[in-house]
Amino acid sequence: MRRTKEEAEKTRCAILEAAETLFLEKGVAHTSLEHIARHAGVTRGAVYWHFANKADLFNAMLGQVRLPPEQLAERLRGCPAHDPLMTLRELCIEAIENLARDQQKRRIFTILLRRCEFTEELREAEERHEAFINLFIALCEQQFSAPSVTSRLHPGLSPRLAARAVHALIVGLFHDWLRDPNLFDPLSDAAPMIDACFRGLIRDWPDATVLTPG
Amino acid sequence: MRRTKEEAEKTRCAILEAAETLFLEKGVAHTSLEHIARHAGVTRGAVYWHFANKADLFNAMLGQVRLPPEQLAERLRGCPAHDPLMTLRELCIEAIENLARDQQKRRIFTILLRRCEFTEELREAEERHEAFINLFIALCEQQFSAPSVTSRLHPGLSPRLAARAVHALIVGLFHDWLRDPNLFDPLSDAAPMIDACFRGLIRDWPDATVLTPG
DNA sequence: CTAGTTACATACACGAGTGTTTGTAAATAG
DNA sequence: CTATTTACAAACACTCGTGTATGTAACTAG
Repeated sequence: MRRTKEEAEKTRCAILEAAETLFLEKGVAHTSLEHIARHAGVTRGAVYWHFANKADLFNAMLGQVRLPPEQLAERLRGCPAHDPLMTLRELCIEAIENLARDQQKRRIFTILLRRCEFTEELREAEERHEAFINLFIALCEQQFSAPSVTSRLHPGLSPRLAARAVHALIVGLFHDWLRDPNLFDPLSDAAPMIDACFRGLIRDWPDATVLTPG
Repeated sequence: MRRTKEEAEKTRCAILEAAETLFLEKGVAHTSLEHIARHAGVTRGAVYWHFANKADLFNAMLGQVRLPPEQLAERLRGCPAHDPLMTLRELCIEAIENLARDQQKRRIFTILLRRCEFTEELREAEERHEAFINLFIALCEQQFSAPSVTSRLHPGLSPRLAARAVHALIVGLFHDWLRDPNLFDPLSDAAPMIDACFRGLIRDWPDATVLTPG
């Protein structure tokens, strides 16, 4: 019954995929390794061979979509000639659009936001996820802190607050859309909503016709 | 050992409180009725006497903070002389501020957003919660749909989209702040952030000095 | 005063899930 | 060709949780 290395990799993927499906369907805590194994067409023996336990499997699943933090930082560094806020704007829009385009991202973020309990067992995953969020907020704040940008902030706002607002909007859009995909269409609505956000933060934010030519 | 009615009500509350504490600490799925009973100083017998099962207990817990939908609608109806958008603005700010002021709301919303899996078992609770959210969004959209308001929307925005954006921001702020209360201070930062949102949606949104006199 | 009811505690029966250990056939290294 | 891993399956031992059924003391209605 022993499989070749390729086949072993395939069962590993099958287990990951089964986990994704079942976590989404029944929640992380309510899915047993037995369920996952059966759904993947193997036994728990295989699961325990490839993963230490459920938390480890969960982490591996998240690892499939988490883009490395360095990549995020690099993206935001962007080409210096380009307006840093425009880079941030595009990143935000892209993030929302990607959620709609990439089915796996959609499933995994749904699990993260609505199908798992961040408790002791998943602490490691939570901490990594949190670290990523904090990095995003920090980078965001950094963009708003450029002298050329700070002066354009509406009165009553700090770079700190602006960064928090941008992130909150994105998280809210994720959360809402994953709950009910009919609420809006990411591909057509992301840009106007993000622009509205920036317009509320930045004084001379250019209007839609400039930003989305054609 | 039989208690009087008042005492029975006290144990009911003790159970609810224990559930709140333990759900928050260990997640809903990872908390057994045995845990809850012990923490409340009773046995599972008492829990099953007062509640049908865990889902029923969970619903009862949520019922403690959910303001009745009618109340929300009534609030938004507001006094007709008053600008409908200002009423909405105040409601949003209040919602965020309340989260900071009311410890129980804070705990229960943390459970809702980060410590429970919306699965079969909790479907009823989820549906009620969702219905409330949809009502809020609908009422929000209704405010933006008033002719006097629609004309003030920035180009590229519809009442529908504006409503979605407002709700997303609030959900995001809830989510972020419950994750890390140091991100911002609801009492001082809610207003500027909500105002920024409205400013991005509405053309002639008055600036901070008008809105927060003193 | 006594029946009935209330508000639980206790006990039971059962399944489900976990982690580990052991078995084993096939691949692979030498 | 043999020895050793590899990649699982199967079996075991254990705990935990649920739902229900039964016991029981105190309150309460008449």
